Amino acid sequence: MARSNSEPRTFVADKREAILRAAIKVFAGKGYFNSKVADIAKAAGIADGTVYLYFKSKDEILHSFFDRAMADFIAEGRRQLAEISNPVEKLRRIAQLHLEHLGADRDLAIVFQVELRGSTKFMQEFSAAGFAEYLSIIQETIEEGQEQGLFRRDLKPVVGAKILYGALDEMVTNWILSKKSYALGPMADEVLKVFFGGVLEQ
Amino acid sequence: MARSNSEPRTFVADKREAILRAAIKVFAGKGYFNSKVADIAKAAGIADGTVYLYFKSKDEILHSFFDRAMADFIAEGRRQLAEISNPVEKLRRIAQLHLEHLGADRDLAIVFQVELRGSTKFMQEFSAAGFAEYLSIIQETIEEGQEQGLFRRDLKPVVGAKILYGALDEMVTNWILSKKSYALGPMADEVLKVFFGGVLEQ
Amino acid sequence: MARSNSEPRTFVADKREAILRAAIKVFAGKGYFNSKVADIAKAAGIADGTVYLYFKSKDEILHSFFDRAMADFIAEGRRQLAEISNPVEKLRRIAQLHLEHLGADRDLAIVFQVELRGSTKFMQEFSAAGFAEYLSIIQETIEEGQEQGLFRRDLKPVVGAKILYGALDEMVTNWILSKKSYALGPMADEVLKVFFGGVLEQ
Amino acid sequence: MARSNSEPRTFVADKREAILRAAIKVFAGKGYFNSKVADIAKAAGIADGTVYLYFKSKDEILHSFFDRAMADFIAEGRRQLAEISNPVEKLRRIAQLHLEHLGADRDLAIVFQVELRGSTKFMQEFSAAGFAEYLSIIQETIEEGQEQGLFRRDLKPVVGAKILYGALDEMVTNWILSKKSYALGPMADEVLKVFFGGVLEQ
DNA sequence: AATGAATGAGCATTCATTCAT
DNA sequence: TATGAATGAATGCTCATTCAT
Repeated sequence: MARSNSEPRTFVADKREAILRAAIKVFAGKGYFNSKVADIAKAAGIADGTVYLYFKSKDEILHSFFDRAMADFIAEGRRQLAEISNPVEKLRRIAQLHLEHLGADRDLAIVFQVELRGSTKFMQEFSAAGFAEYLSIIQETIEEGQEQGLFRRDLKPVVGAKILYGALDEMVTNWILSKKSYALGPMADEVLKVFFGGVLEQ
Repeated sequence: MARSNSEPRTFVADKREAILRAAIKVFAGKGYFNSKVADIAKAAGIADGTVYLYFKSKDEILHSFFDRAMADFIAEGRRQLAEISNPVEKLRRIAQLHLEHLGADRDLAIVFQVELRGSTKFMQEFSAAGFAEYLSIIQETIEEGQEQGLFRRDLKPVVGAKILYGALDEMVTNWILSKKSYALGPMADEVLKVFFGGVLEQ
Repeated sequence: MARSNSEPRTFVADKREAILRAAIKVFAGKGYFNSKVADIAKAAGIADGTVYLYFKSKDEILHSFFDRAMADFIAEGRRQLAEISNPVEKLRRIAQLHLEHLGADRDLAIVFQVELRGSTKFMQEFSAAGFAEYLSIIQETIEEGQEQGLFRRDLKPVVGAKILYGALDEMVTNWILSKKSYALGPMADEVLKVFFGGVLEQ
Repeated sequence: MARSNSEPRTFVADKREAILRAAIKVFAGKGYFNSKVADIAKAAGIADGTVYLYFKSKDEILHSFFDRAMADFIAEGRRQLAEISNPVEKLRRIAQLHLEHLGADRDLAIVFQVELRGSTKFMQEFSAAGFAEYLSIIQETIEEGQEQGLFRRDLKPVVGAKILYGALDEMVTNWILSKKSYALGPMADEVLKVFFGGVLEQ
């Protein structure tokens, strides 16, 4: 009984969420600069002006989206990593999460891979914010592995982190651009096969 | 006789070149969408309207730039690879060329890493054009290595190519965004150390 | 009985009054066109929508304010003039009232001098309403003085009224714009010194 | 021959002028805030965007108009005053110029009397700029008259200047708002009759 | 070929007003 | 009465592109 009453309230509170979702869809479809605020409003089923009750500007929508998505992703990552002790398995988990997460939402992936890179300005803020933290997590896991004698020591953890991230990132970008439809998650093992063992025949 | 005919052509080519160079500088500085055609014209030292004598639209400037840059890069790559037979050394050469080339021209690197990704539309055309060819070259070199028993066979060459490309690409992106100034070229060996041998301790 | 009926009315009148007062403060501070209804509501301590329970539109607030302020002023003026018989003293009283009244409330003065002139449309309505009556009072007093042989007859009373009003009005405008803080009321005598005796040495 | 060639050029150079004239007409008709830039452009016979080739903003149009009109008026005033030595005649010239000038161009008068007062902000800049200079000229002439023993000395020249200016200003405002059509210039003598001799019967 | 003034479609944002609660 | 979230029309300004010279 109480629920049937609280639902509309919840729905209203989720208007911000609805705008965010609509914006991602629109941005993914036409690109940030080609998307009009009116497009977002229409996609969200609200009036143009209403967007500005929840966001200060079109720009802020993109930022808010990124901030939240990144924070969520990192929180979820940390949660899952806490249950794993082996650095090798940790990296595996990271790679899987990365690809499964983006592979599960094409629009989100497009915005992450494509739109968020549309400006150096954004990328620098982006870098300063959650992205740097993500790279740190990978880097620390590599350090851990080195300390445990699992990973070779003649490699700077920062560089290793960038390599792994770059490889995963490229998987996502290719997946987005690909005309063929395939599952992104399973690519994690392929990437790790190389990252862990290299391509050279022993 | 031939000269009197080729001179204007050369002259024309130079102005086109000047516009292209100016555009890259401007795009790198402010982003494609935030750059005005007037900015490019001013940077090139010509009138606004003159831009349209050499390019059909602002968009075409970006495309032309990419087409030429990519074609040049691939031509140079093929030239250098032709002199190498060992697939391992070929990949090394590719990695070095990739990083040295972009590391030598920050503006060019910024446009490649940042601006060319500002829209799915462009990335798809981008992908269709020279980029696919670049990936192919890497892929073929890996196949070659597999055939020669140098590279492990339980890895799809396409995937290997993406991994290597992704790792290099991330090196460039990080270099661009980094506040510190360092040489990009030497990172090639770091990337290959992992790509060839993996991070696991033997 | 009468009370239970008049109380809500009083309450209502108070809120209307509060909105009016808030509006004057806001209009005086930022100008009519730059003031938002939301500003007024906030200054009055009520919700935006509530404004529309008391006023039909933003425009009507300004009109209402003027109508009431002018009516009050004229009523007070007539009351005081009724006690005076000498036209010279009457004009003195008018000048004093004019300057003391506006000099006592800077916000009111600003709205009167500045905002009420922001549109020909308003000024014409303004003119049609209380302003014409105010000028009439001055004019009639001058006529009275002429009939009593106190004022020269080679002057049209209408013109005289405009001159006196214009002089007083300019005192107010200058006082508003002045960075220095001084009392406006005492300027009445200065104005009358000239109005009555002229500037020429006898 | 040369003329038929230079005329279009002159016409082009006068586009700024045309916009200014169109703007005054539009502002006078609907008020500054109610006038759209598109209205001005249409009235000037040009495209909307062209306005911005000559003026930085809608606001700048109003400012430019005032600056130029005031500067012109003051220059003309000084020129004419230079030929007069008697302070009494100087003031007469000022009053005549004031009323004749505004009386000759109703749109200009409306913008001066009505629109330029629509904001305290503008009036303060206005005051700081040409208006203060205009008042100064009147004030100095009164001082001159006092030194020559023509004007009574128990009157501050600043106050006298404001009174005269206020009276003239009110003549203009009334003329604008009047439904009857009459010449404004001749009112100068009426104003001066009072300003010089006062309204009291000797 | 080159110019740069002119164009006018396009768009983010504001804000007076409404209305469901 | 009161609220304040929602509306959506309105508009100043930008800028890619054109074109007369």
